[in-house]
Amino acid sequence: MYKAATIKDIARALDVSPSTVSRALRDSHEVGTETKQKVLEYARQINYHYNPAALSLRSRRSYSIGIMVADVANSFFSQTINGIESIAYERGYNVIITQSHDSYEREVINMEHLANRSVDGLLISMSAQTVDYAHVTRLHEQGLPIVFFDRILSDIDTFKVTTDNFRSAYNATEALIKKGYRNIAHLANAPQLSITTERLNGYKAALADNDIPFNENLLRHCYNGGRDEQEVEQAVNSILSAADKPDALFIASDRISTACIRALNQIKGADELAIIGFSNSDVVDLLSPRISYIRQRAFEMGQIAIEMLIKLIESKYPVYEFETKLLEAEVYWQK
Amino acid sequence: MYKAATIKDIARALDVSPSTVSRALRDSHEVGTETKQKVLEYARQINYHYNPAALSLRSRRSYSIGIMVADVANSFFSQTINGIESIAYERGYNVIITQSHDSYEREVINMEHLANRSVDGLLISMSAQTVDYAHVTRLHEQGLPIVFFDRILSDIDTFKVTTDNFRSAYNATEALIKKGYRNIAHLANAPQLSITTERLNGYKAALADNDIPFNENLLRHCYNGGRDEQEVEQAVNSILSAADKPDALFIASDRISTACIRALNQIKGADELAIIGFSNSDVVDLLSPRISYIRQRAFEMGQIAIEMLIKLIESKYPVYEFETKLLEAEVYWQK
DNA sequence: GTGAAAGCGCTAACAC
DNA sequence: GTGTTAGCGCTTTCAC
Repeated sequence: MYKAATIKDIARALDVSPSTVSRALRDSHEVGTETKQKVLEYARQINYHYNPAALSLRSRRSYSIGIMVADVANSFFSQTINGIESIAYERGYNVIITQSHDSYEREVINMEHLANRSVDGLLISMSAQTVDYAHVTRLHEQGLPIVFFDRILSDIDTFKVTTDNFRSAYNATEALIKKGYRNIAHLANAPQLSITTERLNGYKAALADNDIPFNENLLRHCYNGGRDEQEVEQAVNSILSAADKPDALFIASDRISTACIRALNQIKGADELAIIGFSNSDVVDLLSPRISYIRQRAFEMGQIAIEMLIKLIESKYPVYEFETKLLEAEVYWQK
Repeated sequence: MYKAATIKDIARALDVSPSTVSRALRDSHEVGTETKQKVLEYARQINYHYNPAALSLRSRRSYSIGIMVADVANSFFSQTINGIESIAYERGYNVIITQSHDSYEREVINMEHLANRSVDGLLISMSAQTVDYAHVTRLHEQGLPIVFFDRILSDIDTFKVTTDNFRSAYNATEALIKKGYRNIAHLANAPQLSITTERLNGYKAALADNDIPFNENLLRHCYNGGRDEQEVEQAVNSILSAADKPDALFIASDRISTACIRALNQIKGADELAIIGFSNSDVVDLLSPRISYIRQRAFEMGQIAIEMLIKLIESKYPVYEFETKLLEAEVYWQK
């Protein structure tokens, strides 16, 4: 098996001490220019790379960060991950991705796992099922740097970045109203998620500002975040067979959107229904029935999140000033 | 900042030596049962976890493996990753995912990166752009365990797992023929990919076995693997305006399928066209125009790949017997 | 400007 | 059955 070159190898070859080599490689000023050149040149030549395990052991840093998302298969999350990686690699961190699949147990186990793997920090989007935050709070209190993105936790004081969900929902709902729709139903996500409340509130506010009373019968929560297609199907069916049948539908997430569309394909006479939903899918424009969509700036969200995290990790002093950044989403009308 | 407990801490607290603690934790038989109990109990109590950096430094193993895919946003790959992780975590490995985005440069850089991060092994699905394998060969020759999945490299002798692309393409094509279609066009992937050739050969064989001459005019390669929508659009247009207009279309990949469908939405009179394509998307059944699809066993492929890799990594002796495993794919007819 | 030595957390000879 | 010691690759005092 191949054995990588070490600092000692370089030191021996160049007849200097390991410490000098180390200094030269770190570009320290307390090394002679000539020696530094020599070392750098030779290191390049033999394709030297530092040993991350040794570095970690000494520095008590792993140069890896953990990501916790519901699902990489979700377009929104995969775009966020792309954003995260684009910065992380550049800054010398690698990234360990774990998926909760929206299960509380998996979230706890995975976070435990990441902490034991001694990541330098955590980027978290909460699972839909989680109501008890003890596992997050514990790590946070132990001093592990954590940044929340997308599905954030208001109780924990740290950096956060998410979409301006209130405003996005407000805008989408109001646009539907301006187009003449009055009975606008809302398929909401699991109620414990931050994004659910924010989007629901935006929807309600737009109704109120346009003198449309909020109608409880036009609201359904999907407790499994659209994972359970039956649940969505039932919600769609019951909402469409209500006395005050909706003329428009506002859907709170990607997964629920597709499950809903699948359900609508089974239903006759839903053609006049105007549909708008959150979606970052790259095929949403090809779905039938047609659906207008709200697209979040996922890639950018990932970039901002990782930059916040690296700031936390590399800060020399404890940070007490935290920011919650909100990103605008864009609405795309179809049909 | 929180400081994790070490073996020394346990040793001091229990008034034994570090090596005894180490042995007890490893469940060695050369430790007294009583001592072992005591150590285990105390370790649990103070929530001891070994330090991965120290372990890596000593064992020259990182307990992490690298994955190289084109894109996590691709359903096929995200399902494969799920399969890989399901086994890897259980076996104490974590997983570093990198994406080539089908670019040769990114593939080289990422593999370099992974190797420097001293992963214990690599799981690779080749980028569509890659024609020069030197970077892979080099690592392979240095003794880094490598397993190929999906887009494999026949020149390198190691474990491989992929779909039985020949058979899948053959079956899909033959089924179209049995349904009465004769002018079956094929939108192929980048020609340097193993899967491209295998699928193309399956298509040709089915034609031949049914006495339909292969028609060069009905074949188009998408050199960018469907990433370049314009390229796909041009291919579709040119193929549909050919003298011998096709009555059916067989598409070689997920990405090309969706790009093709997007193109077809712009074209009048493509309604009678029967379409079948490789796809692991979970919304493929909702796309319009309707498309039949070939679904690969992605999750299982990931599981098999990681098991092969772990076998390689943990083998005490060099392995010379390699297997290439082929998985069946399933066809789903629509409309 | 450079070197020697110690130590990060862990394990494997080697003693006893 | 248990302890002592050395060393994995690296950096950082502390000397000189």
